[in-house]
Amino acid sequence: MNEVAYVAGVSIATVSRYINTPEQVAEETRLKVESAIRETGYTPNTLAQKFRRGRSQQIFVAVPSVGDPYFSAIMRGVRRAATERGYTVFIRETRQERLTSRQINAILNSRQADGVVLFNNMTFVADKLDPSADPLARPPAIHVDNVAAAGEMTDYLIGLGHRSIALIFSDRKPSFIDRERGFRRAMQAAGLDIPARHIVDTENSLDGGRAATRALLRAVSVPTAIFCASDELALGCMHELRDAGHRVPEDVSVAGFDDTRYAEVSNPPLTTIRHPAEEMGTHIIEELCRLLDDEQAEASGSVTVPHQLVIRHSVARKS
Amino acid sequence: MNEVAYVAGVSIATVSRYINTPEQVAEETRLKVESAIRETGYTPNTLAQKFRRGRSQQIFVAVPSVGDPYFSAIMRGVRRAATERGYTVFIRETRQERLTSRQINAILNSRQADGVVLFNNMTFVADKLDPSADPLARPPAIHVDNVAAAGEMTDYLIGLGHRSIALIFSDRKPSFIDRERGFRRAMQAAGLDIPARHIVDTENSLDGGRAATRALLRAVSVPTAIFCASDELALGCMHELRDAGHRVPEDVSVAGFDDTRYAEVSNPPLTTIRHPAEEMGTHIIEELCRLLDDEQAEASGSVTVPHQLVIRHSVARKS
DNA sequence: TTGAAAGCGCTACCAA
DNA sequence: TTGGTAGCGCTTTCAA
Repeated sequence: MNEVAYVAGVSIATVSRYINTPEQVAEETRLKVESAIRETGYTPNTLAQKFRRGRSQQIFVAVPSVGDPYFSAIMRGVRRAATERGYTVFIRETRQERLTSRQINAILNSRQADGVVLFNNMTFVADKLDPSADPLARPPAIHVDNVAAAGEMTDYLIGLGHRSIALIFSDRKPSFIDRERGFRRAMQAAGLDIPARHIVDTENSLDGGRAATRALLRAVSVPTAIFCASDELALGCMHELRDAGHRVPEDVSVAGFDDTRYAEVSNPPLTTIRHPAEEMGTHIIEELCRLLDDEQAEASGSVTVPHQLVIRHSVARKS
Repeated sequence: MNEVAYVAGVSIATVSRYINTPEQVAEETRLKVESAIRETGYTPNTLAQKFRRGRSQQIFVAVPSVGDPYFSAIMRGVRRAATERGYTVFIRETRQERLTSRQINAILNSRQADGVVLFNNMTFVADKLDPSADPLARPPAIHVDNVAAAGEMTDYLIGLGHRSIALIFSDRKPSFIDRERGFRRAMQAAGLDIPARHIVDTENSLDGGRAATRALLRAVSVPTAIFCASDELALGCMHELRDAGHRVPEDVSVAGFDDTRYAEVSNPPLTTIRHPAEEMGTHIIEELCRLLDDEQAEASGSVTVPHQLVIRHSVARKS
């Protein structure tokens, strides 16, 4: 930068101004600086900039599982929005463990990130450097109406004549707990009983879906439909069902949730709930950036995104 | 840090030493500093550290597609190894476009990252700040023997009696070009002709696989086996085949490559080539960190990881 | 083993 | 509109 200033015959202050607020430097000077930069091949040292500004321009994102296509979709939105706004994203895969607010504050205080997004349990946003506020206490900024959506799917299954419907989910995931609630509510509204063994808790993964299905199949009477709280679970479920000699959907119907990229291409194509994952990612980052960039921006209340039942071929009328 | 020094009754230099080289500070002093840090709740400002040290402790990773489960697997290894070594990873999804060495040098020079990994075209590693060297000119640090693996799969297909075998791949991906070479070589060795329309170039995605398959099905004679250069392509291919009323594997066999997480759970489970994607990610980061941390470390030659034919149910003997 | 002090590259304040 | 300059928080000589 010194060199640039020297070559352009101006002060380093002017070079800095050229970079940050070009409109504040005279046309003529601007041209001189411009060519000096080209001539010297100068690149600003972003480390110095960040240090000086006290902003890392980074956003920390915690996700339970990076491999999960649902999070891939969210993350694409996250990354796109962050990049647009000059932020860079760094991810931590949390698996089972949940981050404590201590850990999060450490990240914020040490300036590793200006803001945090947690897809851990729910969807949260936290602004930087507010040690008094517990970032974990913030309300989710965006979510889908999981109970309504799960209710719709359940109603659909019931409408097709199913009476014995099982649910596979994970009771450590708040969104799944809402889906369970939606399921129970719809079953109850239809006057249908749910035997305890028809609600099975498992890890949200392909293998989790398989294990849960295996448990379901051990009972004397197999349910005629299985509602899985995620497509991952549903894919695992269908696989296990086939291994055990059950045809989907002729013998048992399987429904998913999320409409990830494999839902359409699975065999049979999965009936599931679509919701705009990528948009959710984009939205939450935009929300966070608003908080980070405007000093006094207020967190807007949480917003609900629409969902939609997408009917494919893994669910059939009860035979 | 000033505060800590004050509370501990030492100089900030000592506090700094406590953090970086604790063995250089006397037992007694160490304890004083320790309790002062606890008392003040001090967290080092990583921005200042990075600035001062001139190292961002970040690694830039360019991948064509983040959603692709194959890259998810690699990225898990990458992230794990990077975290272990105190680096943070930031990702750019490149889609079709390829990064120029200008762009890469800009990232390195502006200190946005200390090192770069490109899964763009091949797998590269570049160390920081060597403006004279073109990072794009570096040899791949790690790869699987794509031509041998593709040859094995082709031989397997041929051994099952298939004579009319098509290949779906993408000619923009060097690893796929190697797979094509392996395929051609094996076919030739078996004295089998490959009609031009049986090699179809497409985008590496579910939809790419579908489109390519559609093209294949337009011909009067459909191949009895289709070798797809990736599991993604194979999944798309099987879906299209079914839509067109062909049974897999009874009517046509489909083989994949990569053994991603959906290969086992697809219907029918996919016969494919497994190679250790996560380990590849780990390895390349370790290699890069070696380069970054040891001043005079030399890039070790490229290493080849083993692969393995995994036989499931999407390929059958020619009927 | 410890402290004083220089300075990393930049931004932003104040004065001209 | 521009230049001089004081630091940002840390690491790292150099001396004590």
